[in-house]
Amino acid sequence: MRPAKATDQQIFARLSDVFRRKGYEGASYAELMAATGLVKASLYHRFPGGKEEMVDAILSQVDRTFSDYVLRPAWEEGPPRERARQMALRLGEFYGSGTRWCLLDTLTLSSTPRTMKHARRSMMFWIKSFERIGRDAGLPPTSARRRAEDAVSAIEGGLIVSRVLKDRRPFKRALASLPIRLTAAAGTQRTPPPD
Amino acid sequence: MRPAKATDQQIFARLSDVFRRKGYEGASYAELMAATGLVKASLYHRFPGGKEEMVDAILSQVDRTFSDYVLRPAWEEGPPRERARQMALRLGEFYGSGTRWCLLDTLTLSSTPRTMKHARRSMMFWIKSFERIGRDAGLPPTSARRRAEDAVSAIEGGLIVSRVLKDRRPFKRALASLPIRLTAAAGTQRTPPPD
DNA sequence: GTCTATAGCTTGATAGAC
DNA sequence: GTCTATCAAGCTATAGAC
Repeated sequence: MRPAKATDQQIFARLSDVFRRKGYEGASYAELMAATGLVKASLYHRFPGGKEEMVDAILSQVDRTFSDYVLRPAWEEGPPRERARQMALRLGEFYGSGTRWCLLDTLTLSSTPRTMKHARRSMMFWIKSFERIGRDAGLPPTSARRRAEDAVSAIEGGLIVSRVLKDRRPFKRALASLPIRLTAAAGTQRTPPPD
Repeated sequence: MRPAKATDQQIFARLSDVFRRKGYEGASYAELMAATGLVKASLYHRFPGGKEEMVDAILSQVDRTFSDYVLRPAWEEGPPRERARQMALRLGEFYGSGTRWCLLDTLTLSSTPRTMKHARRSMMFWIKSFERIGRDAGLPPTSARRRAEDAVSAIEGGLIVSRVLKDRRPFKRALASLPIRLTAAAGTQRTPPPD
């Protein structure tokens, strides 16, 4: 049993980097090998199920980071708007201020049904977390839910526009508007912030 | 010279359908052949440059549909909010009410620099059209521009959330909010519509 | 303008030595 | 746990007949 060349953490990070940039089909073993420094057979040793298993492991690991760190403030105590601000900050870190794409976007093109289901579960928890902020702010459940979905839309869309235009500002604005977007009562919400 | 099996229009529509669903790398000749009913050599006859030329032609054709039909109301006369409503309607048709993904999203993963540039030009014209509505509604230029970018973000994000959740409503809400989003003066905008 | 046929390369995947 | 070596299948691309 030879020594591991890299920890699971490192492997995960480098693999997800490729899948994030290239998508499922675009991520070839040639690139996965170059990114990890492992040859194909070694990757198959760690992930006998091939790319599908890799993606599954990556999504699980990202789920953990997302729920344990990024979305954590949603499930803690404190003023809803302040917690939303905290999440916006962490989302900015997570997406490299708009320079790293979202796996829920890039992996849901021509992927297996299994991966698709996993992605759906992940996004639903994301929405549920946002929804929690709205409820804590006193919004009716259906309203909080809708706000949550629209906030996730704004972030995902901001990432795409930022990617295509090569300009981080659309993504950054999506984050800046998050606290108000999740908590403001109907009829009092003002977006975008005063010009 | 044998008879053409299909018009360019039909070919374009079927090819773009594949690229839309699968992305650039995911769109293999096997699928492109199945979708068009043409064998590989015939596709190379029409597009000597291969997939890259196909994508370029598709983007050009979509640009035309977008500027001549979908975004046309932006450059006509009339009440800005009414024109925005008209565009929202056509965007709904164009994206199959949220069931067809956007080429600007799916083609900008691991595509060539040429394709990337083309996509950027397309999105910029889209934004410029939205911006025009805001200006006509009396918004300051920088404000109108920002609204336009955020509106495109909302639509792109709505498509992603709708795709992952398999629920068209997030996309449909992005369209429903378009008129107000593009035209409402700062401090008076109220989104989402009253609960 | 479409077809059949073929070429060469890259892909995903496995076997077996150390 | 990593490696070399190998495989069949799929891929992009081209030549040439009709």
